[in-house]
Amino acid sequence: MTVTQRRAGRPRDESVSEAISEAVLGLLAEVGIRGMSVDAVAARAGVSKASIYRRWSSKEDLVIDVIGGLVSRVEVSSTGEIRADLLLVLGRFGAFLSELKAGLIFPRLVGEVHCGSDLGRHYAESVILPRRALLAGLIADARERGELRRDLDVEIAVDMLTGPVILRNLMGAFRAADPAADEKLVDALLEGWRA
Amino acid sequence: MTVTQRRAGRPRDESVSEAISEAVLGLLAEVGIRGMSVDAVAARAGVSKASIYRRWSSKEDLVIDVIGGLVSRVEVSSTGEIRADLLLVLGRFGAFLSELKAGLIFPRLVGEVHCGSDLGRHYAESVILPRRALLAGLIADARERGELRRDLDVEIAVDMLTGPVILRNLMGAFRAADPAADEKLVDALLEGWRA
DNA sequence: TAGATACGATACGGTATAGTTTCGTAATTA
DNA sequence: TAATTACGAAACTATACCGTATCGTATCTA
Repeated sequence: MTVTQRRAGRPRDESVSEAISEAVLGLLAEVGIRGMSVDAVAARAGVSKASIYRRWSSKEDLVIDVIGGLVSRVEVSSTGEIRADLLLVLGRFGAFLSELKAGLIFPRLVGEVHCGSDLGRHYAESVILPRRALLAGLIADARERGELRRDLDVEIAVDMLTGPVILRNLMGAFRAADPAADEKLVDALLEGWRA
Repeated sequence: MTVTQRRAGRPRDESVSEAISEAVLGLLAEVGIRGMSVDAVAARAGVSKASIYRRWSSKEDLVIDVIGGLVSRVEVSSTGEIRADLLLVLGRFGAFLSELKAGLIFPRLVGEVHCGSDLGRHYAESVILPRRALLAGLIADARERGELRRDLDVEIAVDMLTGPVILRNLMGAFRAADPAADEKLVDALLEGWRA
């Protein structure tokens, strides 16, 4: 028995779907959601609009679906030492942000997240919150191990760690880059967090 | 001699200008820059489009000018004790953000700041940077007084303080509110900053 | 009073966009 | 082969928007 029930007719070209997704990510980064037209997506993907609307019912559907695909496999491997763990996570987070697409798309979505639109809600739930949970787990584990103070508020700690990094990313164009910023941040925070 | 050289003809109605600015702020908060049409501004202000274009040459001019008006008089009075100072500043900052318009407009502008558009640059330079400078001065003073460690990096400290607050504001809809968050944050930070 | 400017209302030109449809062709199944 | 579906290209509809212009009226200076 066949696993996939093949419909009659010419099958979908998977490379077309990928080209569309790639084009959406690129345009989201460059001009934002409101600045992105479906015609532009089609042109950039080298694809006809018909092929887009054959796969997604609307521009909103398209964007939500593609954004959801940003949930990359976030693996967190703990070294058992919180300073190294945090530096690793911050390094990866920074790389994620400076990676062309994510780092430019994220700030474009902030407004949507804030106002709680469908797109913003979806992005928050499928991209932001899972990453926060991983970081929170890392900190909670270190607290269990006795590395950090027992009365440390994990949620606040996650804010203290990610807030400055995001802020630095947002203000990037208006600030001098400090290559040791991550280290300074982690050390300054741990100064107060240690048991 | 007359101080103001009065032109011939009917004078501008100041209440019209104010109604336009108010409408822009409201719409920026509700639908963002790209979602705001000049027709909507006119309708909301109860004003004709001609009256708008008589005052501003384009939609971009209008928005930049109105945003510039957000620079409210930021007064910082130091109590001479850094914890109280920081709590006061954070309290005011939080009030500024939760104030209907500023708190909703700010996140809408983040994308513009990030990509360095004219509007974003203007907002960063005339609204964000002055506020940062005041906070930095407060921290630097406390360091001079010997309240904080001499090796404290003021720029990073400002990030550590404002980053989490901004993040909390952005994610507002997806987080439980913690009324003691400001205090927890300041205390946790001072733990590491004290001399 | 005469001239100048502001006002609201409205229409207009030009452009851009979302989403649909048509058409000729290519790829697949029965 | 015949039916079915996907593909690119392009035309099409309907709507929205920016910015300008026109018109009749109101308010000011000289």
